[in-house]
Amino acid sequence: MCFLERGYHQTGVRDIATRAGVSLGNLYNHFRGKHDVLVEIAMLERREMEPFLKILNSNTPAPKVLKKFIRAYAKYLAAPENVILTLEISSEAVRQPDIARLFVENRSSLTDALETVVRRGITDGDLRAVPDPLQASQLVIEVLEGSAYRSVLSEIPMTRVIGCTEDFILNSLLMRQ
Amino acid sequence: MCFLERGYHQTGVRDIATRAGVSLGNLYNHFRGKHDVLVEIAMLERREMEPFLKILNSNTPAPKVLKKFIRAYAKYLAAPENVILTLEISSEAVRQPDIARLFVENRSSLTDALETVVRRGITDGDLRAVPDPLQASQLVIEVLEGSAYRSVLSEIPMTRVIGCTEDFILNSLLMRQ
DNA sequence: ATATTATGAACGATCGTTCGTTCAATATGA
DNA sequence: TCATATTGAACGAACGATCGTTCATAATAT
Repeated sequence: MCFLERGYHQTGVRDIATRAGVSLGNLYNHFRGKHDVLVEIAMLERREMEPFLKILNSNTPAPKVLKKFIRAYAKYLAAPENVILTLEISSEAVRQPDIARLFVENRSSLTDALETVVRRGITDGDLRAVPDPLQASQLVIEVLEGSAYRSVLSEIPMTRVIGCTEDFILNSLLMRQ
Repeated sequence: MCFLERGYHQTGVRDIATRAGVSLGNLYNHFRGKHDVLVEIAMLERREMEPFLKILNSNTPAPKVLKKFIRAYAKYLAAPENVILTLEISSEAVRQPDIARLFVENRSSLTDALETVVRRGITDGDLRAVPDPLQASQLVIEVLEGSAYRSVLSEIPMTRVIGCTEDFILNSLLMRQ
């Protein structure tokens, strides 16, 4: 996908059409315009979250689910294209309300699932009683993506970064015996 | 500044010149091109970090410095324009090496100072012995900026978010008595 | 034969950049 | 001191390229 190489605004509709194996005019038979292509991509991202939702919906103890999720999501973010795409969508979301809506929706699907895990962890006495489980969940995602961006920019593989990140998250959330 | 309203690639050189109170042609007497304008802006961001460096260079106990820094940096990020500008530069950094260099440099000035605070906190027994103080510092910055972006996108004021964020950071780093 | 899909030339707009020109300020020579 | 030469900042018209989009036409399927 060419938004990754050049960025959304740098990519011409002709590039998009060519890379999609479609003629320029025909692209407009499938999309109302360039903007809708980005919307479509943002919607496709939603599906990518399903494996992680599956992990989070498990009923095993919260710390175990949390660790498994962190590893899995980190692995997903180890692919720079996923990080860059998220960044691309993030920076469009600032100015385009419908992209923002999609972005927040995608994000919510993750954080909501994570929130219930955190809540269960708290009632089970496995996790610290954080003041706001939803915000804590959002912070977890943000830490992971922040680390991933840093790994892309510094060209340090995610595997060299994730250990510290996991340590940071778990030490904030886990109840200490 | 107009990169904030429309984004770097959406903003024409004519807009930049007009907003700067300079004619189109004259802008090219001061900058080699549009790219150099962004470079200049990225370099100006460096100066904005100086107050925070001052805070971090204090010799008071690490937890105190840490809290003060978190509050101050959060206040800075409470202004959406600062968040958006950072995001704008971030997404350019992915594809433009010189922007990336500047971005990493700016970031390092913060994280390096924060790292020494964390190290001092550990030796003083105030902070948990994190596996990698530099990475821990980078994570602190990333959490703060992640929260700030969320606050912009969800139109929730930073003041409503920072409490949880601070709690998240401190519970990860502070030694528990 | 009719409906649907695919095509790329063409459009007007805007892009980043260049360039010839103007002109006030400064330096130089008398 | 006055006249002349030199400088470089400021300007905006103009350039070629590319932008997103439209549309008349051609191919294909029903």
